[in-house]
Amino acid sequence: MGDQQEKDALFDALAEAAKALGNGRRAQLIDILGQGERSVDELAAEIHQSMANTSQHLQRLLRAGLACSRRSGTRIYYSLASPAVERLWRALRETAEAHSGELGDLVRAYVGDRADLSMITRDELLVRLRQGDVVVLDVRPQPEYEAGHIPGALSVPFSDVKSRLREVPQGTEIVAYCRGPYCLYADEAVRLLTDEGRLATRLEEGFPEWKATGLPIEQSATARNSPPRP
Amino acid sequence: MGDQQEKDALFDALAEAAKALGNGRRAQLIDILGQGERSVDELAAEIHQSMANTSQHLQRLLRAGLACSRRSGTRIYYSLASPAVERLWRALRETAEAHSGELGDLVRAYVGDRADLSMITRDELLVRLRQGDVVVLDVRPQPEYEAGHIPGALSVPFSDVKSRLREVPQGTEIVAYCRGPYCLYADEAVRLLTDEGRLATRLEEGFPEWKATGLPIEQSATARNSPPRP
DNA sequence: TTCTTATTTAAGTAGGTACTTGAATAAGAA
DNA sequence: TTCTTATTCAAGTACCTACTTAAATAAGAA
Repeated sequence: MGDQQEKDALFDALAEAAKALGNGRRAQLIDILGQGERSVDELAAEIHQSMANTSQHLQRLLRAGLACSRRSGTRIYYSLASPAVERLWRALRETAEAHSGELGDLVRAYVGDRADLSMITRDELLVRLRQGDVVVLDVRPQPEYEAGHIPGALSVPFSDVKSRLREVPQGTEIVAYCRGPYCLYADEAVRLLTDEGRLATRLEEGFPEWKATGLPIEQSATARNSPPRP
Repeated sequence: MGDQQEKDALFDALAEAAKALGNGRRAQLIDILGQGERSVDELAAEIHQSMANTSQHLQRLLRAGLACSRRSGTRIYYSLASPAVERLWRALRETAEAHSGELGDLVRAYVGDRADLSMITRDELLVRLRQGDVVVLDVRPQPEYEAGHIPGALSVPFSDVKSRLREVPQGTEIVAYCRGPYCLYADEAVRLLTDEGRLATRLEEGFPEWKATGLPIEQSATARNSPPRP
């Protein structure tokens, strides 16, 4: 007890969790799982990797205690092990952002110029919701909407926005949201809607931040008969 | 803009910060730097590694934006780059702790049985401080005390507790604190003081948690003429 | 200037990581 | 039972990481 070997083992174990996050593909998986549980093939498609590789990454997350899985028939659904993992992921992003330069350039390269986009904060959205003068649009892929969304939001995945324009109420301002600040779905949706003459704005952050604040969430009845975890 | 390659680069960059934490020795360095800035040789001694290896680890932390350094004469002092890094480190510990089992066993192996130790929470300490009926003892190494400590605390490094017993006021309860929950200095101090017939208790957490809560801190005038960073 | 001390750099090695491909399970459908 | 589909496992390869030792800087002291 109290010797160097045990101390090293303790810190090695802590580092193990960090290592699990220390790979771009696994970081992406954690980011996606922050939206709710997904099957291996969905995840493989999202991160553009082979099933075998994705499976191996997921098992690494499992071993590190960052994710957990459940079987449902022939599919296996992965999800984050606990809200602590989401906090860890958010802390990592904030730390990297504070390291000004590097990451900022990469974000700018990926998201492009957002100067043309109208943005709204969570607090502003809450005010507008109370006033009841906005329509909220969830433009993430369907399974993520089903796993949990902002109460009253309509699900129109970003790829369907153009074809399903008529389903979006007219004459009311639209607020689109997606996975988070690094996600482009809402950007695309807002640009498309604006081009069509609608008044559209994107929520600055995404669903996980909404959930993390403890705000109420809504789940689809069809959400793969997975009860919301305690 | 918005293509897969850029997205991968973005997540790779985020993962880079996690990778920097993804090594037991570097995790230990972050933990120590959470107490305040230290020179390379002090850090090398703390983690029981060669100067060369420690230097390389520190430079990795530098590159990842987790640490920063300043030169003072012939020495180079490293410190955490921002409070966000401390939050990241805390989030990592909490995540690993939630992954019950694994880490718990390692903590138990390292810290041993604390059933015999009297413990006090930060809130309880604040009450006692207001009442003015406790003496607070900082049992961390001297440089850490100098870099910042709980206001009014006396510095008696754990290795000196036995020899400097007479300096510790008698007849008043003693609360010892150190680096944090994984640190044994306060445990040792409390056991020693109790054996000597003193009434001693350890603070559950350590100095970084005190600081993170935004509670006031005190710095030694001799603190290596480094101004507290903004 | 030379000497000393603190730190970094360079080069080398053993072991680990991230992918690949192809085969093995495991659950359900026919 | 056999067939199909989702997932995991096993083995191989190119690259990366953590340490070592020995030499190179860089600042200050003599």
